Amino acid sequence: MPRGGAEDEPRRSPKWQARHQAIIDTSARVFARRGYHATGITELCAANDLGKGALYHYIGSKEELLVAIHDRVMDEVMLSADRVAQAGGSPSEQLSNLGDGLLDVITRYPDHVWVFLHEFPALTGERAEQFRGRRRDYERRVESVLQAGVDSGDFADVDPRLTALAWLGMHNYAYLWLKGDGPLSARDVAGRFADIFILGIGRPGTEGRRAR
Amino acid sequence: MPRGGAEDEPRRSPKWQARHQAIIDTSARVFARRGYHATGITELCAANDLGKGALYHYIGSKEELLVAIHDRVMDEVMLSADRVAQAGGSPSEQLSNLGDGLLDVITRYPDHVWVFLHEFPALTGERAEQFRGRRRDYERRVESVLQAGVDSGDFADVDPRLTALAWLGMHNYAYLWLKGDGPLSARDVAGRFADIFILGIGRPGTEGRRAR
Amino acid sequence: MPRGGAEDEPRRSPKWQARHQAIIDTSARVFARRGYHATGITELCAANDLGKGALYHYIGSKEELLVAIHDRVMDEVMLSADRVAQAGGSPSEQLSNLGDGLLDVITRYPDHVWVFLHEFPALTGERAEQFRGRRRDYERRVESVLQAGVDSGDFADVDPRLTALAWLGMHNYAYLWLKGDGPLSARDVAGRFADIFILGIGRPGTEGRRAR
Amino acid sequence: MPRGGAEDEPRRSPKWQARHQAIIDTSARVFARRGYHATGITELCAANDLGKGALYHYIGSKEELLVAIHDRVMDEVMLSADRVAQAGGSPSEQLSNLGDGLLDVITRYPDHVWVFLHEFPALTGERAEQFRGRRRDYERRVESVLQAGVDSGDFADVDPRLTALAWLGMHNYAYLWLKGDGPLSARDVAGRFADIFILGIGRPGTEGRRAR
DNA sequence: TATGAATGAGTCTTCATTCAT
DNA sequence: AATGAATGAAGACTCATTCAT
Repeated sequence: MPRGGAEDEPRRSPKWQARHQAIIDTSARVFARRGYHATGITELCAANDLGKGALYHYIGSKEELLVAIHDRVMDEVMLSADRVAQAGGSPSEQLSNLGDGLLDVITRYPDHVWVFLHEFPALTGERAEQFRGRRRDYERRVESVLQAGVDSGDFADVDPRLTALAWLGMHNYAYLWLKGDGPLSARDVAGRFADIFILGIGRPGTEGRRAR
Repeated sequence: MPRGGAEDEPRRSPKWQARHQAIIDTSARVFARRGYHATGITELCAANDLGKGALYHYIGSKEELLVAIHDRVMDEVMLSADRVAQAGGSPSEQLSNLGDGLLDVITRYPDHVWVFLHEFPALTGERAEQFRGRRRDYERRVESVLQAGVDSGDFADVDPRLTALAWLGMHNYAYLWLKGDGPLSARDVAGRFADIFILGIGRPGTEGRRAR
Repeated sequence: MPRGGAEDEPRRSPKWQARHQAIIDTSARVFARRGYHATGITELCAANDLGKGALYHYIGSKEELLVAIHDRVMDEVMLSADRVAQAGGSPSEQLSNLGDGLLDVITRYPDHVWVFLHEFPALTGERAEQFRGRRRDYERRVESVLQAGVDSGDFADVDPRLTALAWLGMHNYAYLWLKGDGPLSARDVAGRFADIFILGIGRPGTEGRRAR
Repeated sequence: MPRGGAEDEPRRSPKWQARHQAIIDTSARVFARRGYHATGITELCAANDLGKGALYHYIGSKEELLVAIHDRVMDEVMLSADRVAQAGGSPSEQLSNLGDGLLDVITRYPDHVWVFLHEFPALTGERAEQFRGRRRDYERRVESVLQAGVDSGDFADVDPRLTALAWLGMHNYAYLWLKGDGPLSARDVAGRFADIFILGIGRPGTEGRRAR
């Protein structure tokens, strides 16, 4: 069960849900291009072809819209992490799969991810806390796989936290340049990254791990 | 010659210069904590203990202040890249030195870097262009080193651009978590990163490159 | 014939009438607690458990709802004044009875009266005029009784208008504190007020008027 | 020391203070005529001949303006009550003096008083509490005088609380009709009210108390 | 009867900036 | 150098009301 958001709101009609989703997606694109704070409600209205009142009928508030975009990303990212865990495999394979999943989300939701990675400081109060938590959860998944690899001897004796941060930076940073329309697919890029990273932290003398 | 900014402004007194610098540093901290758009001039005045008129006497405009912060970072980063180039050495050594320098700037100017990496979309017009250019310049330095390593056979036959992006992500991302007060110094972290990265892109069969 | 409102509207079904009345009463409570301007249509919908469209089906407009509340109060107040006039009796008795009736309305319709005395400036145009007129009518009833008392020698030679205003203030003000659930009933309070007032304006030397 | 407001705000220049006061007075008139909620900031700007920004430079917020108006009234009312207490005299004299003082404030600050008595529900949070408290303080002054009169035998054995409410209603209600420009001065009206009230609650058989 | 999506003028408030002092 | 009053466009958001369903 993905969903990170609260569920105590009134049930909405399917039509409302669909429009809501469309608004989230459209707005994510605007936020990604102009920035959250720099984007006015009026711009959002224009982009969504809706009056102010109607827009608010769907979004509740500008920040709730931001939250919805965050949710979209985190739901997808955690879902992909879950799938990796369920699939199992060696630490190398799992790390590689995590990268695959992460870059896949980045290509499928470039705008949402941009907003997620750039505008999280705009979240206030417990909302901010909530997302810091979910983000930390994901980071721990990466750490766990690294730790497992260290324990099993597949990886050298690296610091899992620091190494996870290196891995996360390498992959997350792709939101700035990875486009779905480039010559390389998310999967291609993830492969190259896995090559570098897994070789980089591999046990000395262990060759052949290039065959993931 | 560092300075990226325009030089056609009137010469200012040393006192003005000192105050100007202090305002840039103080404001960088505020921007880093609250965000550029979310920070009002009034907050800046309070942080700098100055009235609006006096503040404007120093900063010109809010965006010029942002530019000054950007300049501070890029000047330092390019300076460190220049030093690496002048020092010379093998591609591995140079790449390692670049990482050293980059993380060093991140620890010495955490607020400025935060602003630089987070608020660049707030720059408008040719200002934005200018910094995109300077940033690209730095990226090309990394690419060049990688290309040199590939050519020399020190590195495997990786795509320099893609690999540079991986390297940049790994290092730049540190602005989110690298603090000067942690157990690991910038130099320590850079060492671990270099270990991973250089081994990761090393030519198969080439061991011993752990001795940077 | 009570009804102060216009009579040219289409006849409505009894069910409509009942619902309409219920809405008026419920809304009066909300207006009394939150204020007319501070209460939004949405709040009214929630309080009445009705959608916007349905609510408008009954109320016509927010101001018409306010008018209906006003009508409710004025109808009752004028009705009680009529009964007093029909009952006849000495000026003292009539004044006492007017007070009885007025405080009775205030306890029976505390919310409506609150709205009536507090939100009359929200009425616009001829509506405002209309209610000012009806209110003035009631005030004249009080003045008439006082004048009669002066003429008959029951009361001292007071200024009827000024004295009426004193009497009205004393009684109307009770809407702020008189609750049906207190230890004193409206009738009790009215008795005490009548004691004070009738003695206060009584002809010097005339004792025994405590036996109303 | 009157002042009911908090004092922890930055000291302002005399010029600011003067303008601030003028704005309070002007705005009180507008609020009294149109109602607090019905008056927009734009109207306030027009009435004060100031732009929005400049207006906010003085008022802080619409509600703070309302608070300032309330303070003005309560400061004056409590001041007059203090003077009455200091002057001393018989309960009858003190009650009469309280009425004098109250109606005097009402005529000198008709707009402020209108707002005070009509718009207090617009105050929120602890502000509302604060004023309820100050108002209650004044009411207790009246009750005390009544109690003293009952104890001393000057007054009949009335319920002080209920009688105070009667007295307050009679006097407060004058904000609706008492104008400084009428034929009767505040002092005249207060005299008539005192005649009625003091006679009305006087000990049976005690004549001659008309000579206050 | 009833729903709730839509309107768009309106709400209060803050913005970066200027300028007389 | 510095102050802080003033500007007025723009900020996010709510309003009473309408209308297709």
